[in-house]
Amino acid sequence: MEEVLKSLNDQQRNAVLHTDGPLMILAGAGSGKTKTLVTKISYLIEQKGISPFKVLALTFSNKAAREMRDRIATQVSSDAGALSVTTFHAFCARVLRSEAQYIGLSRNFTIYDTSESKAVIKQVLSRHGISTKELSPYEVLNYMDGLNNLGYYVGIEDEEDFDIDRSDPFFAYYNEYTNELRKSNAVDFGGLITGVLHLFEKFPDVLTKYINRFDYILVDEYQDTNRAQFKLLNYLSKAKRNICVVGDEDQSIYSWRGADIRNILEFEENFPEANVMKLEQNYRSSRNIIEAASSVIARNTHRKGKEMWTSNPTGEEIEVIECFNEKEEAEFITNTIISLSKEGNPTREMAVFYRTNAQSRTIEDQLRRANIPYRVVGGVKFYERKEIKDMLAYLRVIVNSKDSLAFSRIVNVPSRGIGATTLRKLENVAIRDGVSLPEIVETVVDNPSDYKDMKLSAKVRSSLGTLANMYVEARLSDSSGKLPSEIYESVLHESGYLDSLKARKDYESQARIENLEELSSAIKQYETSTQKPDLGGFLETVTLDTSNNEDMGMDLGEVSLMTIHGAKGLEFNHVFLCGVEENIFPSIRSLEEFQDFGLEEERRLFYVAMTRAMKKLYICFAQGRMLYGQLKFNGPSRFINEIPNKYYTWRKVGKISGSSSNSWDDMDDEYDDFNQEQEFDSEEKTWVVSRNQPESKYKTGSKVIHSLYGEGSVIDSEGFGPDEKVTIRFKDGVNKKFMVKFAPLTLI
DNA sequence: CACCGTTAAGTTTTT
DNA sequence: CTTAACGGTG
Repeated sequence: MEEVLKSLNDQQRNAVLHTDGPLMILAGAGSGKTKTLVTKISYLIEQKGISPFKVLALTFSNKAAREMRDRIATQVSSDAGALSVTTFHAFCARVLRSEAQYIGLSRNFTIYDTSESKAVIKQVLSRHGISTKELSPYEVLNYMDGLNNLGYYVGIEDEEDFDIDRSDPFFAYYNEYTNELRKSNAVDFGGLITGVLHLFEKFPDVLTKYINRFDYILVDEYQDTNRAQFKLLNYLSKAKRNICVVGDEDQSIYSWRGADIRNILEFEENFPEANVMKLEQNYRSSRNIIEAASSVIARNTHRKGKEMWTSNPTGEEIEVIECFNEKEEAEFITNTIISLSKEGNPTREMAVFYRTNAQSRTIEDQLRRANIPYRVVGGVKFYERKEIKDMLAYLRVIVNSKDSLAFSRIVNVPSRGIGATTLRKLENVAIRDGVSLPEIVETVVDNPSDYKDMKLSAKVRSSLGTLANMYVEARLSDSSGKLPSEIYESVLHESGYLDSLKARKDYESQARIENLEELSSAIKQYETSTQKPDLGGFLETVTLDTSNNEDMGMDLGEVSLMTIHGAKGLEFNHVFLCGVEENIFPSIRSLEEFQDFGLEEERRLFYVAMTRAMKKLYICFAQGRMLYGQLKFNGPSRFINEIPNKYYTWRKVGKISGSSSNSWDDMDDEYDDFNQEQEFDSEEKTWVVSRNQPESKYKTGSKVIHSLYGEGSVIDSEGFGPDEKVTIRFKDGVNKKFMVKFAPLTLI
């Protein structure tokens, strides 16, 4: 322990030694945030003699929780297994299972993921005669997420705090949806958190139990907490006040999912006696990269402010790579990877980042052609595959006899002659009797004479009987302690699911069978990691841990491809950031929808991308790029302009190489031709192109008239074309910032 | 009920 | 250009 403490810098050590009372650690990228948190927990246990049982550490991802657990285990001699190091969601699920009866759930409730939530919304909407064409369930889901993220739940005391329009049809859908989940004994992701809020608010004794349970609470990635999680932390920590949160407002890139920057900005208001510490020394990147990234992020206004520094060497300059099109961009990246690799740099330490998943394709094509092994992080998740969801639905009906959604998913998969009509009949009777689908089927099968009016054919009745028998029996086996993997195998066969796949001889079905085998080994793996395995336990790990086991594969020295969001928390020697063009990055939609706030989040994203690089950062953009089947000339991202010149060199590669003096602006002459719609001839193809104006129209000092604010002069301008933003000082001395494309401005 | 063709839309996704 | 999701038909 002594040694570990010595290996910390002063800031880190202070953070570790400050154990009692609220503490917020603002930790810059690569500043040893996890190390500090891990050491702090070790210190609490080893030096302060705190029982591991009394410590709760909350993270967002299972990956982060695992990493933290592993690292603590190597530092602590006593029982680190007694620690609660877990995700917010898993923690809440655990609490809800223990206390389910208080809020009208039973402990075997199902957790619905996003697609299941959507399916329920679809049902609700169709009951209102609304088709998905008229209203996308996604929109309703967003609305409901919004409420969840704020910590709203049905029956909350201070409802007026939420500014809810009770006449909003969305609010009605939300209520019906909630009702539907309740009937299914199901909880969605957001409901896990708000369910615990509900519990703590309405049942003070339960709250007291958990307050007593935990003496120390630590939170990782605090900048990503939403309002509901903030409230949860408040409940848990307000009595003992030993809460330590670690975060970096500059790396907050999930506000669109409810992460609320106020949680950082208001921490001190909430805990007036709070200490705030900063970890500002970066151990990861070269000085060039750190300083460049710092100057970019300094443009954001919604931040507490940190000054990152590093004692690392200056390192190589950042390179801005101007390519002809996206294909040449990919070629550049591929070629550079090859030559770096020849110089002895491991490809495992290289990564390509992009703003949107769709951009990976071009890169992949090129890498494949060059025989460079790569792996795409993210993408289609194992547990989202149809066959996996189908089998999981079977398991869910077994565990939770009220899960109507899971039932309707499997009732006719494989096809057993129970179509929409039968399902409709069952639903009606189920609603009438106030029970779930699986339950009504059990009843109908047991007492067919009571349900003559349903007019079910003998064949349908027998099909339903077989199905119900199967899950009722499996349920008994499960509670009598039969291994989940055995139950799974028998369901796989008895349901006829496996046979129906085997009957199809195509390649796809083959792959599906393999996936089902993989599911089987996942269950077995779960069994070895738990003392008392049961199906419910397995389902919980599945729903709450969607990580792809991708790190399990062997190390083939693959180059990593991922979105910038996926890159958070990672680091690579060589980073290629591609597609750094206006409208892509910053994304046009984030600007349109959220304006300044959106731009700042995009800038944080850019900052996250930059600070992943340890040795060298390549920032690539293409002059022209095929997007949605059209050739677009977006121009380099404004973020490139935000990097001070001294930190980078500009290089043109491929078709446009040769002229080595550089900057997009130098190209103006060549591109003036494109200012209007033009035919562009290339590779024997003719495209109709339109291009943004390459140059700022509002130069510093020019006088303008704003139809609302009157006369003023331009004091700053960033970006160009329709995305240009100008800061104008008006006659009354007020400065305002406008997006040129929206603002009613006239040059004088 | 399953398949296919048409249509519309097109970020990011720790749980 | 893709992809997903609906509606019509065999």
